[in-house]
Amino acid sequence: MTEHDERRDDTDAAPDYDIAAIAAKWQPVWDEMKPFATDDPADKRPRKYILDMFPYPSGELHMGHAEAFAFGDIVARYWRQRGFNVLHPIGWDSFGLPAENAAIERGINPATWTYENIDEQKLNFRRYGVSFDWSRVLHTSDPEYYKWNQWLFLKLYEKGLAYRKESWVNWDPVDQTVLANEQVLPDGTSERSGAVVVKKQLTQWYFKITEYADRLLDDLNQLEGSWPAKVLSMQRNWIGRSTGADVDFRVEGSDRTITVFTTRPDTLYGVTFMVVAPDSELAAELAAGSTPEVQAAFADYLVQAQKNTEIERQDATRSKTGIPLERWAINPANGERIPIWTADYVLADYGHGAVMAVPAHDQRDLDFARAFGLPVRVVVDTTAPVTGALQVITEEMLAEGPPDPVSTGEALTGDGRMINSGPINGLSKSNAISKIIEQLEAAGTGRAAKTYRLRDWLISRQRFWGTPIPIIHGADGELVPVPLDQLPVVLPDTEGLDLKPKGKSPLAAASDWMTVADPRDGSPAQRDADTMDTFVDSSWYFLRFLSPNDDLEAFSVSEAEKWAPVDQYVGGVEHAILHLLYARFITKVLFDLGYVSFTEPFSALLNQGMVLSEGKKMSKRSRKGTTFTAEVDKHGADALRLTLAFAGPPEDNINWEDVSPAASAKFLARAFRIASDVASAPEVEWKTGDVALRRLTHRFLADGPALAESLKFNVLVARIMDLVNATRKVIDSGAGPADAAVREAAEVITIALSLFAPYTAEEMWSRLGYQPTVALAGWRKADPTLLIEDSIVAVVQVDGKVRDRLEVSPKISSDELEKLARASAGVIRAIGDREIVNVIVRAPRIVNIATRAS
RNA sequence: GCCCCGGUAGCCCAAUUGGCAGAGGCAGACGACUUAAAAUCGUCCGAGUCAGGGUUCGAGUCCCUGCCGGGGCACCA
Repeated sequence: MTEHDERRDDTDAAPDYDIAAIAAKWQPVWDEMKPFATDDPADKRPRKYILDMFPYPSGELHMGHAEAFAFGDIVARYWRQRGFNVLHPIGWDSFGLPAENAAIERGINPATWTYENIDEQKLNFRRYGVSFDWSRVLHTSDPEYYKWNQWLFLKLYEKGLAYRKESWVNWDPVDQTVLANEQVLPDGTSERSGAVVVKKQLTQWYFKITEYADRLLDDLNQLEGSWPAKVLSMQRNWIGRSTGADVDFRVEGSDRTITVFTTRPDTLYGVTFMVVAPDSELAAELAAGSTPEVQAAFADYLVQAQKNTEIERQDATRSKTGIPLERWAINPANGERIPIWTADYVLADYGHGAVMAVPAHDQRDLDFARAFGLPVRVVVDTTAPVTGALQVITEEMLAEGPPDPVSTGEALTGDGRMINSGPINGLSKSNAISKIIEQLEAAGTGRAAKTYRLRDWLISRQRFWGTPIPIIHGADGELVPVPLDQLPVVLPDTEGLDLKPKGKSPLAAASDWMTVADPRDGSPAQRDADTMDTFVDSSWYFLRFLSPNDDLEAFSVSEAEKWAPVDQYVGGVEHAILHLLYARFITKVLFDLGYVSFTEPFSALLNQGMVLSEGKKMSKRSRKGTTFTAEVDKHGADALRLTLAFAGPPEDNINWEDVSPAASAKFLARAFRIASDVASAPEVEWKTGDVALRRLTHRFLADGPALAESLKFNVLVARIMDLVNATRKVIDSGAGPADAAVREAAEVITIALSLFAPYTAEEMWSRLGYQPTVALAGWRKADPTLLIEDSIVAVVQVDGKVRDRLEVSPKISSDELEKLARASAGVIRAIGDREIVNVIVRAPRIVNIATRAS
């Protein structure tokens, strides 16, 4: 005690709680024990796979990492306490441009920069106390990893899902590489460099993700409730399926037919002109067959249209432009001859690059028709009733009619009944749609069709630091897959290689590397100089973690059977489309190839919010913001983790100004002191036991799992605080530290705290007399007898207002409770001379007496 | 323009899913300890749930309208 008294003079808050010393003490113990290893085949525990999106090696961890990995670790540690064998691996998404740009700047190898950064992050993670299985680390830039990336590419190629085509592509003029559609922001800039993306016509490699569009869309339904609604909605929007019909229009004076996609085939009788995209082959062809004047005008218009940036083009308020092509199409429904125009409001790469214009019922077509004085014909009476049985259309109804779109400027897009439409007159919209499709199909001039916003995934990149595409270009122009036994195609040494972006892959300049024997006959051939989009790397990495050192296959099918899919995935919403869509696609491909037995890779998804400072994302560069290292130095990893977990619901943003790591450290010291106090009173008084504290402890044990499993970490922490406060009270002014209930509470607190503050909890566990590690102590089972209250307070309301409280048995009958309620003083006073009209009894909780003036 | 979230004490957040508005924290006040301060400990203070209407015995919770904030989509035929 003397030592203790001496320490009281110390300025430190809690004499024994020195988080730096505690962290230094336990980290080596855990390194030795490897409590989070998952490679024991004899382990019979049920399994969970908990994964955070693996980081890009950007050096020191930032607050966003701290938050996401805290959440993932809480979930992993929770399931371990529940007796599960938890796979919680870490790796690095280590190919990509920042390494390459840094290498160019400093004249070093991108690998040097990359692996130095990885080492730094590894140290950060260890310090942060994240419970990774360190034996499964992978880096996508290791040949041992990207070999299997190449294998995956070849599997897709074999299946016809990887192909080359020439097309207009997104070109990032800053990074000097092409980009996939998903990597271009809605404002037409690159999500990486921020540069305005331009269009270029190039031959590139694509993955045929569109072949999976329906499954990618429909399977989202399975994820309803387990994925954030926002992500589901973004993916649905991105895939953008619309259903309708393809209709073939014959071109007058030609064998050609123009097929258009429409969601409104019911309005086919209202088509008054047709519009083709200026940058489509079709437009060029139609113009070429027209007069010289039209040809000249078309050439001008095309140049003008292509000058418009994406931003200008998307401006819906921009007035319509276009020119007539002096060509004519024949409406297959009524044989009408309609003019063909070209206009840039029609997109070449959506549908068939041409639309049938129905100005009366489509706003864009109406705007165009009004601008150029084209005819407008109403074919749907949107004022006619559409519900109930089919009605005869009366004279009055026709006389009334819908408002004229030409004068109002408003297209009639609603439902209604068909008019001016020959055989489909009188039908409702949906009936007309099916009827017209039926007729078109019978006539062979149209068919039901679906179209998507989703485009195939462009995976070629003209940069160095990525996976080489395992294809050889034969002297005859044939594409020859690199034989499997020659994988990996390893990147060349950067020695003497200029990595500066110059519009084509730096690999093309590595002539020794580029020249290779054609696998067919040994004749000289060339490698493919491009590398793969790094999103290919991350589209399957969660499977590689299952057998990360396997040099015979990409991943073990039997291990995948045991562990996958991922039970809880954690990561930022910035990948709502990109990574998550690609990973879902590749998973479905692997399913079709028979490598996995599931079709969705991530059963549950948590998008953590951002950590903001002064309203802006906290970055290493922000002036006022603190850093990961500064916070861990100052308050310890535990306090930082606890702060982020306690700040609010995990999906909400955190304002750094609203939280206090100092307060978290204070709480941890307070919790720690309970363990110290209990340890200082080793003679447990088993006969006593504060029943109220035991009730609270077991209520906590009963409620905790649901809170953890619904990811309400903030509430779970609050409940631990509650239990700590109650225990403190019993120690100071109740039964004292030797009480059995206090010891029990201290142990439960320690185990619960281990999810959030592993270092502090380990030291507490040790003081309580246990061997490490508390991480495997196991969540205690709640004693059901302690969950039943002896008596509870029933509330008695009169007209919804609380008028009395009664202490009753939880097993009280409704009749008896009502009797007590009616007799209670508060009720009698409140009722006075009013008349009781109704009594609602919900035993044992509440009685509500409804009255009225008598 | 369309769609989706959210709005509860000065601040961050809870509320058994329709049953007493408060679990927890921050800030604040007071007290104990101290020569004093800090730290620590203890006690206390605090909204009737954005506004209006509806359903109900009973609404923070369900429905409608509006306001405010955040997000997604948008010339996609």
